[in-house]
Amino acid sequence: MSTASSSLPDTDLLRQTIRASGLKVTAPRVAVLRALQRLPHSSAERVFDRVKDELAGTSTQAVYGILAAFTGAGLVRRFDPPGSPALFECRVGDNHHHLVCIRCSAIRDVDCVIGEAPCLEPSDDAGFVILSAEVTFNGLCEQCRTISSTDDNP
Amino acid sequence: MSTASSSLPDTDLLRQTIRASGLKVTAPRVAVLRALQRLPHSSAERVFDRVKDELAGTSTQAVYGILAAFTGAGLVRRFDPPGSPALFECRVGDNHHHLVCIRCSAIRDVDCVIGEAPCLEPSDDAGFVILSAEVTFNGLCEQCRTISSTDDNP
DNA sequence: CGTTTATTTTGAACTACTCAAAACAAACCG
DNA sequence: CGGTTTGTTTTGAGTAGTTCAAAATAAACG
Repeated sequence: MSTASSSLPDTDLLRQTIRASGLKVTAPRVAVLRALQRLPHSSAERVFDRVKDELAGTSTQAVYGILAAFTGAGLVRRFDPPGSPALFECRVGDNHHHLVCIRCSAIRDVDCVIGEAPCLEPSDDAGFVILSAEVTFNGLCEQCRTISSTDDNP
Repeated sequence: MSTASSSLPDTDLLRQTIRASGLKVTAPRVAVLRALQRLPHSSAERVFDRVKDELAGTSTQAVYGILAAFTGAGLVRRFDPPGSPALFECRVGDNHHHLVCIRCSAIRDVDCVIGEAPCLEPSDDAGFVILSAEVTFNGLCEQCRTISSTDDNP
């Protein structure tokens, strides 16, 4: 058995990941990271729902703060689909893109079209230093596509 | 002189554009379209600020409704930069992308890297029907880049 | 184990946006 | 040109998502 301070098995690894990013390790942070690994593309509220089951007494504000700290440290990635709260995921550094269903808001990861470092270079950078690129494909998922062709009034 | 019902010169053209999209022509709609042509990448609030100078008595709700109607009719395009309210622009149908300064929130249009129909095809569409693609480059504009290299504490 | 420094809680406030009902105006038509 | 229909705007209120600030608390370092 490992010397985990929490009862869950992967806690030590989560703690290491957090510390490796230069952040202090706390119980709420471990819980948030675990929640996010289990439920990718989660909103702050959804993360909070899961965290409070594991660690009662955690506040929403803590979750917002932790997600901001993780994002700043490069541990998680944030993205903002239109008409939806901000979403967070652990998959980071691989510059993947997102498929968003405009009907049911389902999210799917998709690898970049053009190899490793994709759409990272615009035709004219207008003097900008580009730090990251976010590609979002809006469409209809398989299920919603079928519904929409049957029933024209969503 | 044209038979414009408003005093501004380009009003007739704006009215035609709105009607051509299948929408009723009203004074607030003309004012919103004019504001948006003058100030691209504007938030609803910013559009409202300009509209109310031209047409006192217009409500914010009307502006939100008009922008939603225009977007639905394909007359304007909406996009959602992270941490900012939704932005609207008239340039539509050419699938251009956006450069966003993460420091001062400046927006610049940029044409697509890969010819006409760009990043519109993901490597694996996971059963989705893709309707549109949104590419956002996050970075530092020329001015903020200079400031950042001089002053490390933003 | 105490000190320092960062984090979390607590409580409140704010922004962007949406909803619903009543008042109103544009478009169509005789 | 005036009535009718249909869609739009105003008015008034409400909500979700997020942020702020100060006090309480816990992690890390020595």
